[in-house]
Amino acid sequence: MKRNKPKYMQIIDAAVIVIAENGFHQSQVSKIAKQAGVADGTIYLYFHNKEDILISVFREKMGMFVHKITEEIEKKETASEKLLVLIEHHFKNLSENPKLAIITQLELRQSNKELRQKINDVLKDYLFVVDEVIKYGIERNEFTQIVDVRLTRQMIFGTIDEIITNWVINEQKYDLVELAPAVQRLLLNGCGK
Amino acid sequence: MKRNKPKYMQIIDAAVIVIAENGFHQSQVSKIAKQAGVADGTIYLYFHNKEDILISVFREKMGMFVHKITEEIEKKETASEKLLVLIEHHFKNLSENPKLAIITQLELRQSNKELRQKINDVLKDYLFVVDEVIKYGIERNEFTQIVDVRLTRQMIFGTIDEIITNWVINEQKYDLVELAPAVQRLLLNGCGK
Amino acid sequence: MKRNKPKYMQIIDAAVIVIAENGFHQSQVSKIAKQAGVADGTIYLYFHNKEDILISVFREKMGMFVHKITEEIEKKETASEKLLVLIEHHFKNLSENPKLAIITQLELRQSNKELRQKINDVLKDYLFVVDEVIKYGIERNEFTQIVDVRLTRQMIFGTIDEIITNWVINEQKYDLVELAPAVQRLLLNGCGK
Amino acid sequence: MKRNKPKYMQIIDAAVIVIAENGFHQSQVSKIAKQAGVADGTIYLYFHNKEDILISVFREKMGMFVHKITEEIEKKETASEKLLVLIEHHFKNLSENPKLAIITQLELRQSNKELRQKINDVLKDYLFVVDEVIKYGIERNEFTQIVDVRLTRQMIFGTIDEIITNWVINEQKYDLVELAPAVQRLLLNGCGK
DNA sequence: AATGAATGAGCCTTCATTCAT
DNA sequence: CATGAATGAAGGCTCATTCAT
Repeated sequence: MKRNKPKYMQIIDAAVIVIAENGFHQSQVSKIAKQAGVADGTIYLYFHNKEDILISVFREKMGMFVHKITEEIEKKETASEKLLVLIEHHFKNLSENPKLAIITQLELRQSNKELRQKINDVLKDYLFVVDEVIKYGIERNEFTQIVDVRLTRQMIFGTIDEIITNWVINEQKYDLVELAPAVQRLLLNGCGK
Repeated sequence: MKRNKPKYMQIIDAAVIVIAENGFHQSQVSKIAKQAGVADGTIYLYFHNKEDILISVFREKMGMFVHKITEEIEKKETASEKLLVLIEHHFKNLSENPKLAIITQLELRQSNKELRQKINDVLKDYLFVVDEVIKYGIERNEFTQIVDVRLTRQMIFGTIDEIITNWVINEQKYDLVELAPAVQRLLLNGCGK
Repeated sequence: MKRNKPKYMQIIDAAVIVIAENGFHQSQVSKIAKQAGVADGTIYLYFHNKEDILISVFREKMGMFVHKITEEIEKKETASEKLLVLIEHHFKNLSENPKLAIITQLELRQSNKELRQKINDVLKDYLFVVDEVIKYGIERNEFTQIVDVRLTRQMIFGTIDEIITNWVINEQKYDLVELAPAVQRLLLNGCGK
Repeated sequence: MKRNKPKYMQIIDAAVIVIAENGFHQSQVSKIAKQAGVADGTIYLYFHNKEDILISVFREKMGMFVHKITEEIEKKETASEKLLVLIEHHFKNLSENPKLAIITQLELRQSNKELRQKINDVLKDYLFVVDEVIKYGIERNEFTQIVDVRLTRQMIFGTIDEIITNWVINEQKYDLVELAPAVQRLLLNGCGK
């Protein structure tokens, strides 16, 4: 496993394209190899097995994503602003990479228990960032003291995730990023008066 | 296709058990047939194909679910109460049927585009109920006028869905139903002050 | 097995229609039963198995055919005339029953060794008639003494059979019966000078 | 599809043996693979599907056959001699390959419309050779001017085909090749005086 | 005599992975 | 490092036949 050689990312990028275009179950290893311009066997010099390609795709892309978002959030003072930045970046990141969006919202979910477990491990970094924003908001007394952090995180992530999934299913027909402020308002104040 | 004969429900119930225990891709038709106590071929007297079993499981169970929830919601006067009933029933229904929960939250998502399209068609009835509650709340001036119905529905459904999925992944270690009031509060008032 | 009850012929006739329309391998017992207006199980009160339907179709239709042709041939004086009548009737019979032609020329050949053996048994009656004509021609010194009866019969039957098969494959686009005199001439005099 | 690698012919030859011995419908792909000494999956590196094996067997063998016969025919001066060579070679070719004869005369006919269409396409090359001989005979005034080429070809091919089929059915009990001159005589002069 | 729901054996094909070159 | 030909396990579905009613 040599994960820093150029062919590694070459295969990752090929996988993103192939999976987004063909769907998870129609993305044979040979198809990814062809797209990457390598032989089938070469895949196995860089990945343990097919599942490993998938989880690696997610890990690489999500790693970059979490890194960028952490940077941006640190620049903001208030928890509300941090929340807005989080939503905006999540929306923006996937808006700019519709193929990646198809994979994270649709294709990656077509996996079995074990694979999904590994995906969740990767996701933890992101959920940790969400948790930090919530705790920060509570500390600063911007957020209500009575909320449960886990429940709040599930609301925030669940809402963002559902909105993006709907956007993907509707074939990205509308602008996702401009929804961010409304989503922030909903999450902060709810739908009640 | 004879969908009212006893064997139809017999197979549906067998499928719930087998799929929850083995996962969709490890649920061979022969396994479901065996669990149902019928011959492999009999499955095909009641279902078009393997996929049809899965979608039928969802349709039957979701149909009952939407029916019950609609009844309960009508009894309540305020939109807030209706929302609470919705959350409670959703949680209660899947709490009482953990195997069904595994299927709706995990296995059913491991499906291809076409199947997911069919699942969404079934889900529409439920989302319609959510939309009605939101519109009712806006009309009665219980909910803020500035919310977007679709976005609000996505928050409500996304939040509930994410909470249940986490509960399933954590192997149903905690009581889901008792979380309902806190979830209602979060959805109505958000996490802000 | 009650082969003189009305349902027997009802099923035979249904089989002719279904096989001609759907082809041998797409003619399920249930399809034939439906066409005949009886239950699947009823078929087995009149036939031993599916193969038995096929061979019975051929036996019934060929029996009638041989009977008629024998009658007609007896009316003629010379072997040449008998040969012409034979060709004409063979052509006429299948021209008037294109569905039957499809079955005898195409579908019936898609059978395994055992079935084909049984078909050949039925065919023997017809080939016997051909042999009789040839022997009669030799006796009367109309036909050359040097021909081998079996070889001659194979030429006569092979030629007629090939011509009809081509006609069926070409979707019966031309008049078969009017070819009879030319075929008779060919068989009697060959293509040489 | 790599049709010039050794494994291609290895599988073709295995198919001839297996199909001749077991019949087409009892020739499972796994049986052919075993006979060829390759894995089941290897078959599909060289053939599209099971049907493709059958048609390829016919194409390869018939191709060789037509090539050889065309060469031999060209050496002969008269149409009569060409006809004799044609019959002799047809008989000889299948006499020397009784397994191939079983396939061409029996198993290959157990196919559906589409497959038979493909077989006819291959057969066309052969029928073209027959047509050429007939036309040559007419041109040279060896054959009577009044014959119809198509009808004559149907007589020649139908007769040869029927004779071989009978020989196969009778389990190759007699010498086929020595019948050739008598068949030629019959085709040239008919059975009449 | 007639029904038709139920049976269950049987097989083509795909594709992740290996390994000799 | 890279190749790609070869492997072989695994399962959804059909349909002729049966038999309880």
